[in-house]
Amino acid sequence: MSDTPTPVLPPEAFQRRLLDWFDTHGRHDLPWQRDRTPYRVWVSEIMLQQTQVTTVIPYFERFMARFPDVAALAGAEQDEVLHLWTGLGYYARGRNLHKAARVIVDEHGGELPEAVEALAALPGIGRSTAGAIVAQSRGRRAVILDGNVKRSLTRLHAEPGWPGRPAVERRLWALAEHYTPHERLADYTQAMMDLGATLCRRGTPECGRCPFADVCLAHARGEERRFPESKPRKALPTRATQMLLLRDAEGRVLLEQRPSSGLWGGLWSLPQFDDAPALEAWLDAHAPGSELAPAWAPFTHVFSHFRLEITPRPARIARLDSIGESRRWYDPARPDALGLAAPVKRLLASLAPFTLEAPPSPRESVSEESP
DNA sequence: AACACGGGGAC
DNA sequence: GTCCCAGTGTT
Repeated sequence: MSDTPTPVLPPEAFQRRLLDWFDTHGRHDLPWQRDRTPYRVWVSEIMLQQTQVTTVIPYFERFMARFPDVAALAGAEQDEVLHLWTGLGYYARGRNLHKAARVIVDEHGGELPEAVEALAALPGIGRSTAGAIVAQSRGRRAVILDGNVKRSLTRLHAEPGWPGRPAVERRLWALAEHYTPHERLADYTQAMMDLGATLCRRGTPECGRCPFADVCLAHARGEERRFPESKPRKALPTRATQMLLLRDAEGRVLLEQRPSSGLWGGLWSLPQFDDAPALEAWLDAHAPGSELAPAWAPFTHVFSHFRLEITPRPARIARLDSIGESRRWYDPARPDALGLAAPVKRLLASLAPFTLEAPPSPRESVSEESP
């Protein structure tokens, strides 16, 4: 992977296609597109983080009616700001907005800073939001890279990797920088966001209407849906357990019922132990003289939030002192109508009667949801 | 039921 | 740098 990706078009051609599309199909009547002051654009951009335009509009109108400028916002109580935020979600955005308003009054004479770096130093404003404020309210050249732009650019260039990864993000910023014009900055940034929001959507992109369909690398491969790649699932933590497969002379297996709440709540399972010594201690205490056979090969059961490595420990009982509450003997050849934990069910189904031998086929991992 | 989303903060 | 989070909407 080279350090700078190859653009699919020169900047001028990209801008012309995008702006021509925007002039006829873009959004031109959003509340923050009227009276585009830095303050109004700032508030709209914060509200638009993680939130769709149609949801934001009524909140924006109410907010502007109550806090028409930075001074009004800075002078308000946080509670009132959050009250107007109720229902928008991500309330840290509202708290940061309020905090930043006070910083702007205290340290910037009540005016939003003009420089991207100074804006991005304010709470709640990052690099992309700062760029959007500068481009939209001052018409000065600034680069944005929000989720919509990331999606369009990864598709257009078939950029591999999850855009949240710093290495991928760097490449996307380089592309965004490459295409950004020196004129019509407000329209251009709005157009980029509109393209992603209305055409180059996550689930069902409308490539038939896209001005870049003929140069889009993902479209050429018919793989629009594969971009951008999703965040990699982090490796699940693994826990280990020993499962006692204790059988009597008739081939029946000792089961015990799980506690009614928690993992496998109320289901029947094999007696479980954290390690071999714990299992052997239990056998000595409750079934002395039992013949413990060699462990079978461990297999893995996958839950939604961890992997359980199960080591089956077959044993033949000599005598059982007390079966205790919540335990029973179970005949695998004549299954009762019992709720069995999934891997236990699988294990019992593979048992041959009257043997402690491991089943012939190798055991592979099972995939299943946790309760 | 999982994922996407922009920025901040812990480590 | 990496990981995790917050709340709602979408898939």
